[in-house]
Amino acid sequence: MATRARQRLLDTAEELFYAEGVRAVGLERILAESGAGRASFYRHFEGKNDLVAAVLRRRDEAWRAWLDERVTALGGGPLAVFDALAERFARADFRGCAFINTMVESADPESAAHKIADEHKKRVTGYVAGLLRNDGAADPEGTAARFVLLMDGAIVTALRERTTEAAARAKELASALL
Amino acid sequence: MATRARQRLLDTAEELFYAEGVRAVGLERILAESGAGRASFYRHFEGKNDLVAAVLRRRDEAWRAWLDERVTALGGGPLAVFDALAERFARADFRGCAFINTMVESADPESAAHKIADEHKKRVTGYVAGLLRNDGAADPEGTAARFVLLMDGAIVTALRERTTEAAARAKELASALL
DNA sequence: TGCGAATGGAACCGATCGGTACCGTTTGAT
DNA sequence: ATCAAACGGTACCGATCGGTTCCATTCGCA
Repeated sequence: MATRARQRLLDTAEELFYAEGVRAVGLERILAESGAGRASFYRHFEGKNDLVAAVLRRRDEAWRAWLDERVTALGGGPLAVFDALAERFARADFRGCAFINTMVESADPESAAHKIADEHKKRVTGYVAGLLRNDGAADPEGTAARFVLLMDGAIVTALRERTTEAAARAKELASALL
Repeated sequence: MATRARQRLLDTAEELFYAEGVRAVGLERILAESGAGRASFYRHFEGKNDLVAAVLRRRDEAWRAWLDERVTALGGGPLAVFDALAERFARADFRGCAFINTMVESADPESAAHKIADEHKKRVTGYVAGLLRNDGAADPEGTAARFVLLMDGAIVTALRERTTEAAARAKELASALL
């Protein structure tokens, strides 16, 4: 059995936090929907904040692995990140970027959640810089920062419009940089 | 006296909601910091949701009036919107876009708050389209949509980096569209 | 000055928040 | 079959949530 409750708690929390927001989802909900007992939760996590941090850390890894997998499958060029985003936008459960959402919700920049979200964006920027470097682009770091600005703009726009169009608009803007 | 309590409630709520998030701020806080009594609040508003909607409606008007004022002062061209944003990013109390934040926080697209936020972005897009039309740009509507994507990307990036740089990056990307 | 409208303060409500302690049961390796 | 670790369920706790009601006071206008 090891720690099956921990997995279920993480899975349920990630789904609910992303769908409705961290603050909107109480422990009660997470316990009920995961089927875990209250004591089990506190055996695996120090508290809600710790659960939030664990969910975000896991999602950071999974999201970047997913991005790398899709970018590779879509040709491996830097512009493929926008095609990958378009796939994400098309999903019925798309609710923006969990890390942008976290920075909006947990206003305090010193909170653990905020810092993890910040780290995530830096890692994604580094990944995009690598794609640009492989592509022989000039100033990979500076261009990566612009790519991420376009990615975040596309994500926010897609959240609002509930369409994949924003990905194409951002891709077109990005292609002018190459 | 008329309705001084209403004004104070709106002012206090706007400040606290923007700084810490709607969900993070309870009525208790708003009443204490505005100096209004509980009964006064319910005489002016149906409930918290109604207060949130009133705050957002007022902010929509004020924000677009501010944008128009700054854009005019900064030359009146479409690219001036990014210079205006840079001013906003420099403010110590900058905490992103209240309407993006609202759409992140109030996940339900059918909620009044969500709809007001959606309306706000459409109005801003219309305003930018007008600037582009005055500038003789081709496809003002399509270009305005790209401008707003860049504006939102810059806002989210500025929230993360706590710098005005993102405005310059977005302006540079936008200028390629003209 | 007087009068009615608008006000601030407080007591209270049920519900839910995050968190703690204890219970009996299930589970998987030995 | 045994046994300890991990488990789900329940009863609590104080604090706070949004919301309702009542009352004494303050205020602006006639």
